Amino acid sequence: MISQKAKYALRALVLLARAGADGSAMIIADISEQQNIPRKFLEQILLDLKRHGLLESRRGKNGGYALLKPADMITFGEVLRIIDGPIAPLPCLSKMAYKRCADCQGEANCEVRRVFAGVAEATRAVLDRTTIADAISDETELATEF
Amino acid sequence: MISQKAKYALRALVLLARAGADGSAMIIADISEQQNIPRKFLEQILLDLKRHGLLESRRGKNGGYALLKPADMITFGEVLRIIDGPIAPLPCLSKMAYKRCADCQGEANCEVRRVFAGVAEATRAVLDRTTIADAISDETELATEF
DNA sequence: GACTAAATCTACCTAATAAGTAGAGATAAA
DNA sequence: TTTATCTCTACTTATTAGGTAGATTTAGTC
Repeated sequence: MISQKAKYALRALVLLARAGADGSAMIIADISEQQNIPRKFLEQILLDLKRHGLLESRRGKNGGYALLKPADMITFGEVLRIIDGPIAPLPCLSKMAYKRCADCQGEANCEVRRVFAGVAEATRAVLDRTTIADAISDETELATEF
Repeated sequence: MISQKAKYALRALVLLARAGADGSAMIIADISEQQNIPRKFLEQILLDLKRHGLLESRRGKNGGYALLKPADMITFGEVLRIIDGPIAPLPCLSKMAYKRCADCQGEANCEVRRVFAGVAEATRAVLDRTTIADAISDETELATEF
């Protein structure tokens, strides 16, 4: 299960992508209200996305958030990794945070690892190839991609 | 990430499948030792798997655990659902525990849901088709299945 | 019938994480 | 200088992960 936080992040990005091909910014309060996301929680999320280079912001009057990275360059995988951390189903299958299982006796022989490697590959195939732009484009497209 | 508990469950099942095509039982202590799983924790796990019909047990001398369900009928997905609960990445995509997102405004239009539906399908394709028997069979088989 | 080897049951513990809340501070425009 | 906005830091509260502990039941053996 992905976290509520990640869901919020993705929804906010989708909204900003819809609003902002033209670079127009949205303020936190409006995003929060339109998407029903707790405002102070959303602040932290957007800040985090900004620090990772997905968003830009301006303070004060006429301020707000807008996409910095183009919507077709932001993958779902990237967002999930920022907000939730590694996507891989096992630490020993993570690219961003590889960690050997404490009690592992030889990864090459690990049946569990072998099976989940397939899962990891399958999920990456979707998450690292699907962008925010894909998500808001023609609805039928996604279903037929593979 | 799957839980440590689920990893333990799968490793124990793999071990029992290896040991027990002939119906021979293994005692908790031995499984615990061979797989480096905390003993008391493993007890709970095996009990749970038994209650769900995957294992059978006998108490007292010459007791132990053995597979009740054949190894080629136990999928990784089944085990994960028993130990960790729903596999789906979103509650609104779970078959075993469907739950509408509190703030959802129309699932059909939800971009996030649409993308993760693809993820769910991809992971189910692996987890619900791969059995314990597959996991211990010829190593090259899994990689080339799809 | 006592002893011993197992599984079973129930309760508890501790640290980390999820999902927020609170409030003061910085900055930009009018 | 006032107001609208983002920014920073700290706190809270409930749940879950990953176990431990100990008493109890059951089945075979001496």
